[in-house]
Amino acid sequence: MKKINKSSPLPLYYQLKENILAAIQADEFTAGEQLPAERELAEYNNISRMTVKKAVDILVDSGYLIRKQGSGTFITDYQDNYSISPLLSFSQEMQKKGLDYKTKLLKFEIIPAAELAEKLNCQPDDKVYHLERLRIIEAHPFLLENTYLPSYLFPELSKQELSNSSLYQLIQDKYKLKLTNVEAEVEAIMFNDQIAQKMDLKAGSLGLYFEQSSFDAQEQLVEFTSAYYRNNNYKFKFNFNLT
Amino acid sequence: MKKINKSSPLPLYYQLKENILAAIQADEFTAGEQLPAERELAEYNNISRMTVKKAVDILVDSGYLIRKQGSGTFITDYQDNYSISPLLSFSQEMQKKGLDYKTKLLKFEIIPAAELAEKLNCQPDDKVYHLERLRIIEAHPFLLENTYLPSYLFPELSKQELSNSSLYQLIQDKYKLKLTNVEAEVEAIMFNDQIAQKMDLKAGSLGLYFEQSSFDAQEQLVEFTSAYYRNNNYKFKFNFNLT
DNA sequence: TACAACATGTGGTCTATACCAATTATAATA
DNA sequence: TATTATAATTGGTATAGACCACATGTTGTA
Repeated sequence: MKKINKSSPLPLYYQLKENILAAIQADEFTAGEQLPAERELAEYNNISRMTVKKAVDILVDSGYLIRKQGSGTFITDYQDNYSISPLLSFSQEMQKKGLDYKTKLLKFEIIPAAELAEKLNCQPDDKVYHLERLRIIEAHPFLLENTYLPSYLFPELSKQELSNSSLYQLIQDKYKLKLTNVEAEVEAIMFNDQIAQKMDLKAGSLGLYFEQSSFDAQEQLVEFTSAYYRNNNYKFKFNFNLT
Repeated sequence: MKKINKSSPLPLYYQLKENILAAIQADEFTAGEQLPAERELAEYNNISRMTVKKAVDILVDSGYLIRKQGSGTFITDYQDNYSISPLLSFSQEMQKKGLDYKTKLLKFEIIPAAELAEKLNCQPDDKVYHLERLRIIEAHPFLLENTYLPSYLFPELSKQELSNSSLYQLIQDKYKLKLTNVEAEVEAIMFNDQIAQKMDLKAGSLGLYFEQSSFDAQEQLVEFTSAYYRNNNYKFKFNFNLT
């Protein structure tokens, strides 16, 4: 790895960040390999450990590195997100387009909201339903979604029901909830091993990460979904009205 | 704002981060307001400035705060982050959030629709305006967009006007067109050399590619825009109503 | 050999201080 | 009054050291 230049006008942490990045991209370090320890990098460049930390922080933040306390910092094979999620009415869309589709319910459980409490607008120990579903179009996995539903809004929700009808249908018909507003956020990511495998892709494949909250007329949060979209022929499309 | 508890097992920076966040959410600070100076927060909580900085870093990163060297750190309008696509009215969005922004008009020309004819719903030899604009937030390129406007809808459109007011403003005020519906499509891409350079990024950087068509009440296409989004703190967010 | 205790190496947090860079307020001056 | 110079304030970068928390390797003992 290149040494930093103390007489350069560029900040030291910035130079180090660039140098580490260059080293990774030049395959001087490969995926899974351990980065030299912070103290070592500090000594090597003759700078303080806090400055090294700042450089590493940036790369950890952007997904190039992963810190493991007590063990070391490692080069990733790109990006490291965890959960997953859905869309509004997948079934309806697919039927309208006349596409052959399938939904695989990978998980159905009741869990404490925990760190999702804020997003779900409830307490950390409140119970929520968690559904993990894989959406398949024309035999190709397209979308992996994790949906969270506050349990108090959905009494007697069963796995059986979900297998028979769409969640959207249930929300409307059984629970008489009328979704009126959706907030969403999207970003580009590279899939990690876990996600890629479920989507039948290679780790590092390009895709979209989506978070969505749906509200009813009383501004009450009805569902929160995070989803991974495959970047393929079936592009993510949406439209909305301006009022 | 609550003071941090030094005997708590929680890290000091974490407590401070939470306290600032709570204060923001309790409207103790409001959008646009200045956060107490780092040195002040340090003294108030009897901790070092570096620790304050770490807490503030996190909130800056997640978009709650903005730093302005020499001037201060300010609360952003986080609640309003969920709104319509910034593609629609970039200027309005930025003003609402109190962000410093700039638009650089890279190109202004009249060209035949050619291969865009289908998307613009016109003939290949019909004339269209083409604008290439770089959107800059807080001195960082954020979004590169190419907008196409059917020339028959925009008589006497001048470069001058575009430099002075927002396109959205012009569409509404000068041309009396009322946008009522937007169709959009998004996918994850890696920027090529050309795009990356304009966005001040390295080729291969991850981002979003966007295509958007806006229609008026008569279902008439008013503008078509394709855009490249940088994958950074200012996430692309939108919301829409279901009707 | 199996296990427990310890030592070592790693990142995590925190301090107190120093000086730089950009902005803004204030005072001095023309 | 208008302009310019200066001071004060704010965030930006950087240091050297300290101790904590976690993971793993080593060693001594049963």
